[in-house]
Amino acid sequence: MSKENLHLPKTAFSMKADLFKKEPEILKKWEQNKIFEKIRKNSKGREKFVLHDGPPYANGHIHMGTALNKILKDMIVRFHQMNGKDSVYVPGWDCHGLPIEWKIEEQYKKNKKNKDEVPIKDFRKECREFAKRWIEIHIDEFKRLGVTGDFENYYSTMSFTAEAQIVRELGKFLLDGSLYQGFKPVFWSTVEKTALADAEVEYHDHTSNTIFVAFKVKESSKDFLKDTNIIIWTTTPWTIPANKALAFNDSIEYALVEISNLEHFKEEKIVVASNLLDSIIKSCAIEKFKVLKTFSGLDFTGTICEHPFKKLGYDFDVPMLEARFVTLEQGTGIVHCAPSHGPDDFNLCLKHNIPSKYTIDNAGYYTDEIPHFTKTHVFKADPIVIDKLKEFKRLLKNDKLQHSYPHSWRSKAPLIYRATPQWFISMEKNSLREKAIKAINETTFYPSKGKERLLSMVEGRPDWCVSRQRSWGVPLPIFINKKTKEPLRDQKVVDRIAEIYEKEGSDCWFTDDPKIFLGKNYNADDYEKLTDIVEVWFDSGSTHSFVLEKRKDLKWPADMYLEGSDQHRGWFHSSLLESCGTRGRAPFESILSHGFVVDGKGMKMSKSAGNVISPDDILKNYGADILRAWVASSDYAEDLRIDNTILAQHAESYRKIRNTFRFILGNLQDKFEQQDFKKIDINSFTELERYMLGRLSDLNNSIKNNLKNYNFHKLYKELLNFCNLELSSFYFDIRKDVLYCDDLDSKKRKDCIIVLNIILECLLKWLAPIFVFTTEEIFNLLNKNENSIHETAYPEIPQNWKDEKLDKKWKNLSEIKQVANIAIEEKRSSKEIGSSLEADILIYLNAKEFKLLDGLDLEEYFITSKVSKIQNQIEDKIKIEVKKSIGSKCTLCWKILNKKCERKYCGII
RNA sequence: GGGCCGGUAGCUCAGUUGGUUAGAGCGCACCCCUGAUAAGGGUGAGGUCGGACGUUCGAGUCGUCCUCGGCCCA
Repeated sequence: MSKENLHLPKTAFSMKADLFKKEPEILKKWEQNKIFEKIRKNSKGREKFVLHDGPPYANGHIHMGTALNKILKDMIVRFHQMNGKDSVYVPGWDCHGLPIEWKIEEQYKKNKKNKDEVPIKDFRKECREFAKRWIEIHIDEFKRLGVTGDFENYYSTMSFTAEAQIVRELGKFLLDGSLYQGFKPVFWSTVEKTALADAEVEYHDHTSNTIFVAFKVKESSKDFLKDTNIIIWTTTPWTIPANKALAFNDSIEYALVEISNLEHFKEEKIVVASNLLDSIIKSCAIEKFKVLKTFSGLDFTGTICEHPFKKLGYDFDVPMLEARFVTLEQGTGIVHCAPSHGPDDFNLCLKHNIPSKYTIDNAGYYTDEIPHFTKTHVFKADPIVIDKLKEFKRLLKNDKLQHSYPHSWRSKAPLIYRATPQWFISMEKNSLREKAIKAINETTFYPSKGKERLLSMVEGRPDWCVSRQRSWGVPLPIFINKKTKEPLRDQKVVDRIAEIYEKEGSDCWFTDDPKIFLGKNYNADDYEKLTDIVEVWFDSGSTHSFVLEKRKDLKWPADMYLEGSDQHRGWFHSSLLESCGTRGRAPFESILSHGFVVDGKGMKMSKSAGNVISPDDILKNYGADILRAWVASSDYAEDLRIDNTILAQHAESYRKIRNTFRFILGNLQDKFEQQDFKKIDINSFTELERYMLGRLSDLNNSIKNNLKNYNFHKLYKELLNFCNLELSSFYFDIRKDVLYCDDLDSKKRKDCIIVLNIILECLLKWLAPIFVFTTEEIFNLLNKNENSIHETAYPEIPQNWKDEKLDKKWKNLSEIKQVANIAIEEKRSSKEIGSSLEADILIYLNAKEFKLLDGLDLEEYFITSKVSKIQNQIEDKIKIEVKKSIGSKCTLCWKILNKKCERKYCGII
């Protein structure tokens, strides 16, 4: 038959997405047409929304966590942009630090080059180039995800501007007295010869030597303690030569015990905590014992012991000191203290004026301070220490223990605590802690639980150690007066250093004559130039100062910082402290933190588990828009699961949305006609069209609301449901008849086309921040010019589109339709009918429902050939009878009719 | 080992101040259509709300313990 009067959909928009092929083409077009620049130019003067980028480390390809982070940021930036703001995003990179330094050193090792023989300037140049290379790779990888931003003018912590500003920032702490030199044990790697930040430490299983050591009591105010031996237990025998004190807890009960002789211990009286006695007897294989007395820890007060190595020249007093950190968890209830090798030890000794000494050099060898053991490496010292203890009959027992122990994240080597001169920013000197807590309380957190997390960290943290003994970083701009040992605090010197860095970078610190930095007022011979560098968390914590404050297109403070939840201890934390210390408030108004990417079962991704999925894999198999759908539909407040099954589900949802667009485009024959929403005469529309516009209005409100709270997974779900339920299976299903069969000049059809145009525009724009490529593909198909969907703004929905009465009415109608569907389905399963157009239905309803159907085109609504309604006289319940339609099938509209309908080209003869 | 957060259908998520037979979409099964066709429509089956105990007339929702997972810390 002829189909010339039939208007079937026709579109160039393919069902198959082929994102892997199309997305790079769209990217190219954006670059060519300078879309980012155009958007910036056109947004000038609008209220700004600034999401300040937390700099990823410029090292290695991006992983799922990075992709999640960047896509989330991008969606937020785009949503704000389309919601009427000037939303500027400047990506940045963290460049200094150990991991890059390590990479370069690795290359040296391969090429048999000795780092110590390479001029530091050359070494740093290699680090700089390494970082630069990775930044360029990252830029491509981020762009491929559909991320928009000022990639041309990104920021980096190694730029001269940044290095200069970091010096200025540090200068502020130096000048106001917050920055001080301390001598503290810090985590130290003898392999990398450097102190490590907490964030650089990993805990792995490690087998340690354990020893029970006896300290002979030399003096005590209690007679019963005389001629006894205080027993300690430690997992680090090598710290015994550095022992300076013993610690006890006066709330613990101790026991004086008589024991039989042991192989390496001939004394009879020992002292240990009562509660630990049983386990000690067992561990030390003591056959006979007798508790002579129990007593309070208070009785230790004033007791002094001998060092077990007294005969080797350790002829000094070892006092017993009260300390709360002593517990009954393990050991003997008495702890040996080496102030140079543990923070607790250090603090306790400091309190009692026992200084920590330079006991171990940076490579891990004992110094001259340690008689007999000098030049022995600490990792080789345990057996020697144990032998000596045996020789002096001071060892009750030695053994091995496997436990969790700190290791370097780079070399995986075990770490030690080593007292070194370091530079600290005081949390108390200028009330930094107080300021930071206040700032947290003034910040909005998404999700709100982030606030507690950051708060508890700031409340409990120690002073901030900002120095590192490395090469690749910003040098600490400090000169120490050789006589007074005080650092030079002169604003002019700080300014001079910064000025020089601004021009040539910070490399010159290591090579240039100190006079250049000191100026004429100081004699360079009087000062020692520090060679430490600033820890990288200070670098990134200062980004707000050299990015937000310096760039005219940005603003300080940022509207938002957005990172993974681990950054509560990382960037959120360091930025907060840096800014509170220098500016008295946080550099952000709000913080959004997201969870971690885990596998489909909720397990952490790891190479060894083989459950790692890379962004690159996803791009190849699905495309960036699918990855973005995954981000949009997941609840970022929790951990985000991902695997191929999950991605396949999202790809399925994407296809539904894509087909929704395809149907609209097909019926518009790819010709989009921009509608002036305000001028739409909704009163001339049928109820169905008005109802649909009302739904758009609701959706619009809901989107704005979800956007305000950053509830993307709710927003996406509503859009998805709208496409599936309200468009595909409802509106489109009903309107297919009018769209396909009505004359082109039919008012109903024309109105429907108008509504389709409106829906298309709304959907495209609402989804643009999520499906950045697909919406652009459609936009380009409709507008054959250089413009982009991303230059547009959200439509304004006129208030009169919302009609609550109508909304309620159609919600009720849908209940009747559902009853009808069930009745039709019965006939279908009994094979009496197939399509619903083969059915005539007879509806029995109460008076209220009967009225509901007034004035509606019921055949159209129920998609059946005939509908009759009867008002119930007795029963109140809806009842629907279905009969097979009798008549002939119209070749145009496929209804089964007895006579011609009103359509001009009705197919009934 | 400690602190914090979380565990609702196969999947992604809703479940207001504790209150009737725990919801949605997708997926799945079956059916229909063949004028959105590697599409579309209809119907339906899926959950002892991680487990145990407790508070309560009543708990997915409150408490305790356990378990699994994640982040942070040691």
